[in-house]
Amino acid sequence: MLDKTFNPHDVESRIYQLWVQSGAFKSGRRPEADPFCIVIPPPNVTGRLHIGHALNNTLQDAVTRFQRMRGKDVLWQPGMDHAGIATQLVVERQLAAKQQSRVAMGREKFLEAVWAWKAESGGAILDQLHRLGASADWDRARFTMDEGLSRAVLKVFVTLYNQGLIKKDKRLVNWDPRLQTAVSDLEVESIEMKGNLWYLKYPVDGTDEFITVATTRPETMLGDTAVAVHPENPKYKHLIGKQVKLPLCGRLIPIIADEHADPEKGTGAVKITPAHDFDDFEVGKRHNLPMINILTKDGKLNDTVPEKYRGLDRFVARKQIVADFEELGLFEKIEPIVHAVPHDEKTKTVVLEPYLTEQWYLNVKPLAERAIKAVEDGRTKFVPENWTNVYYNWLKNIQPWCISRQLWWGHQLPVWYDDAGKIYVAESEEEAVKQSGGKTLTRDADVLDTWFSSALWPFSTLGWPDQTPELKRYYPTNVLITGFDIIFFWVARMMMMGLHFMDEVPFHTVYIHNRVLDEKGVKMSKTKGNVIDPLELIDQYGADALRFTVAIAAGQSKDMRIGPSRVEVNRNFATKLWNAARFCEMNGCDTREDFDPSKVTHTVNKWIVAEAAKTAAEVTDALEAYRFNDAAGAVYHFVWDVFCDWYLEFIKPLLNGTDEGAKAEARMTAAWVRDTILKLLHPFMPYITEELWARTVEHLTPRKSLLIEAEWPDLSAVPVSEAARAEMNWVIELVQGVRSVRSEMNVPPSAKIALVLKDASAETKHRLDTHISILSTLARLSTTGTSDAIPPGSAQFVIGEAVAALPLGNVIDFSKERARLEKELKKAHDEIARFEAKLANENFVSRAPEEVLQEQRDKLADAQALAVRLKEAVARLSV
RNA sequence: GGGCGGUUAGCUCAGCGGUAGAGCAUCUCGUUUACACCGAGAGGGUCGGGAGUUCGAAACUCUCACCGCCCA
Repeated sequence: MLDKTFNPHDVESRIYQLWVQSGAFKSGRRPEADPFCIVIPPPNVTGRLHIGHALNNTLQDAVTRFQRMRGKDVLWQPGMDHAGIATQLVVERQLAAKQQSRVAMGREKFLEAVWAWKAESGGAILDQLHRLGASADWDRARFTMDEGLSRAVLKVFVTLYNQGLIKKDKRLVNWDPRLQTAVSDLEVESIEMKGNLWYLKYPVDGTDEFITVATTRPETMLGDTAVAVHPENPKYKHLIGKQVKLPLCGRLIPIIADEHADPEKGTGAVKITPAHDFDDFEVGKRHNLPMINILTKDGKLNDTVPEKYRGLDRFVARKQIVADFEELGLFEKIEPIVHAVPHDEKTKTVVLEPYLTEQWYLNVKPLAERAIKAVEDGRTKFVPENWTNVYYNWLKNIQPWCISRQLWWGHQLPVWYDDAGKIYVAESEEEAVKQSGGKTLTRDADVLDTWFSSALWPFSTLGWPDQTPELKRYYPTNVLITGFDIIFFWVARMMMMGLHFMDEVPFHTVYIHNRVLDEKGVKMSKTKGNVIDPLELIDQYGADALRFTVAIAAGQSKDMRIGPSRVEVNRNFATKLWNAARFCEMNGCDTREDFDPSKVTHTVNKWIVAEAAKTAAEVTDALEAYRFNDAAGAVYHFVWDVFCDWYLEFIKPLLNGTDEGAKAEARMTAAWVRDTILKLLHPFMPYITEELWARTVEHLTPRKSLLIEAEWPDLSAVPVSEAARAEMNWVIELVQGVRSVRSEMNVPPSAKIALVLKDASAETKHRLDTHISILSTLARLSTTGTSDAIPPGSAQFVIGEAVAALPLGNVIDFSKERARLEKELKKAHDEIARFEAKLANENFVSRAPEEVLQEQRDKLADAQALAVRLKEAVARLSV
């Protein structure tokens, strides 16, 4: 016997174990079936499950379970990436607590420490995904630093190098002075900050004129190598070709003409610091300007600047420079402004510097072109489609990808140098040495960007560069499910690498889900303190409730709001389902293997079977199209509003009645519908459905399989009886009509009242007879009958061609009843007026399609008939 | 500055050419043995403003306003 409520705590870990032990998560067990593959967007090894992961993995799991139940050979490929920067930071912090440091212990020892950390506390997120119910093929879990994936990285690097796509180059990068590494453009977070625009006067050499430039970073003036003005700027045109004597340095730098200097902006003159500004770098290249790097790797001024400033931190130097300009009388003014300052995305506390270094670059332009084409051709589709524009925009404006990082944790570049600095690129040191003719080589100390290895994920996890059976079977994968913030990081790069190395797109569909905000619509962040821990929500409401909440919120809009109150609603839904199953159990509704939904004879059963078939089709279509909200919504509606609110109520009188045949069919049908619900709901609420799947047959022969491997309902063969639907809709309408009148007339629920139908057709009379017990119970009627006359003192309402009368005797409040009927009548008249106006419009009649026209005519007729009956009802009241 | 998205019931969102929908919240009633994590009933919207296309617009087009995100 089921308890009154479902207790997720007691069930979740036990059921998860059951699934694992059953092998249901494993791929490759159905060699004859079509494969279906989905690779996890690899979470970060240092990561903890946040609500975004909960959403992302719920959707992946729903798809996985759906396809598995449909009989596909499903591989949900899990794993993690090694998160170069994040991991190195974590381990360094841990070392610092023990008074140790990375630099002191050296690279080899440090890497040992990282692996030790990983073994002990890395990858907690995968365990957390288990709690969510994720049914990935865990035995195949991969890590980007694994031997196999590392081999893939080496091969890709060497291949791209040999193809001339990877080159070492000296350019500006975004530099993190604290970590002392380059970071990708995508890892820069611009933060709006209060700052200043300092106006500095530069004396023009050989004149007594000054040219004023404005800057937010005065210290960079020490690296200025020109001042630019617009070639057509009348204010400065005469100065072009002259020189400026750079204050504090005394260096003579040219005044050049360049369109980069917008006459409308600032003073119209721009100081050019090619080694410390991305725009200036381009200007510098155009004009062949010297590039003076004034910073050390840790953000202090270096030896190229006047002695006074050497060794000063960049921010200290800024103040000093401004003070010195003031003292020289070359300071014009200061203007407070708000501007975007580049920060590191991890801690958001370090200001990044454009910094001139030698790095390794991947020329992604040719790869990007193929990636664009693949989407244009429809070989890969974005869902929703509008994200294709974001993808195109980024790829069309793509810059060479800086792939080297000055870190220790990661894939070390397969690059060696001889004493003369000659470069050897090979998959192994032996090979490099061989290439060099046996020289002693030194390996490049840098590692690759973490995303370089993640970009290979869809094929490296399947065994590439080896031609494994898995690679053959599951590549290209079916779908990648991820958030929009990751379109550049993963989607675009996986597309490029997949096309380049596999010659095929990595996935046919990219489903981009929305972003999770808190209940107030605010982005969650640790600093704001509004982060919701999904594990706490699971503890409180169960994994199923959380999963259902995110699934039903996964709509078309860009955001979804999640909070405890929303999860609670879906916990209630789980309880509702539980109790419906409990009701079935209490009433002997047992699953019958030989039950055929097409063969039911009673109208209620024909009706619910058809409704179930309709729902199954809706859920299936929605899941195929990745419309998770529609799929979840369809089951929700069916379970609560159709099965519980009506069907179970309909069969109560049958179950308590004496017609053994009707009773038996109702029991079997109810059990079948319940089982169908469990299947349809399983992708969203796997735990409660699996538990009920087992518990509902405890006294019978056990199920043939766990629900996770049960067959997805295909009810396309179940007949949809329109007659049954019309009949049951009539019953529902009548019950609702009676209830409404009872409520408005304040008839106490305990009082049973009589019902009389006037002008009932033969069909209606038949329906009344057929469903007399249902109607009596649900509408709380004492007697029912038909008559040519409305009994005196009756409340009335119109149902179809008939008028229903409820003789209430002296209970009835005539003025109230008249008001009620007149309100209905006014509504009918309004409708008639609207339809008549429409049909009187000649344009409408001549141009609207015939079926629309007919529809409007029918509606008018209905409204007119309704009005007639209501009018009569009002008239009777006056008698 | 460029791009994208949003503005529909008190709140959160569906609907995206044929008479406005759901959940939550609100109000009234309810201990009829599945469920008060519940049931029954009710109220509540000139679909951001304006213009246009159309027989017909919440939906399509343009425009304005406000909000959000991404990229400079």
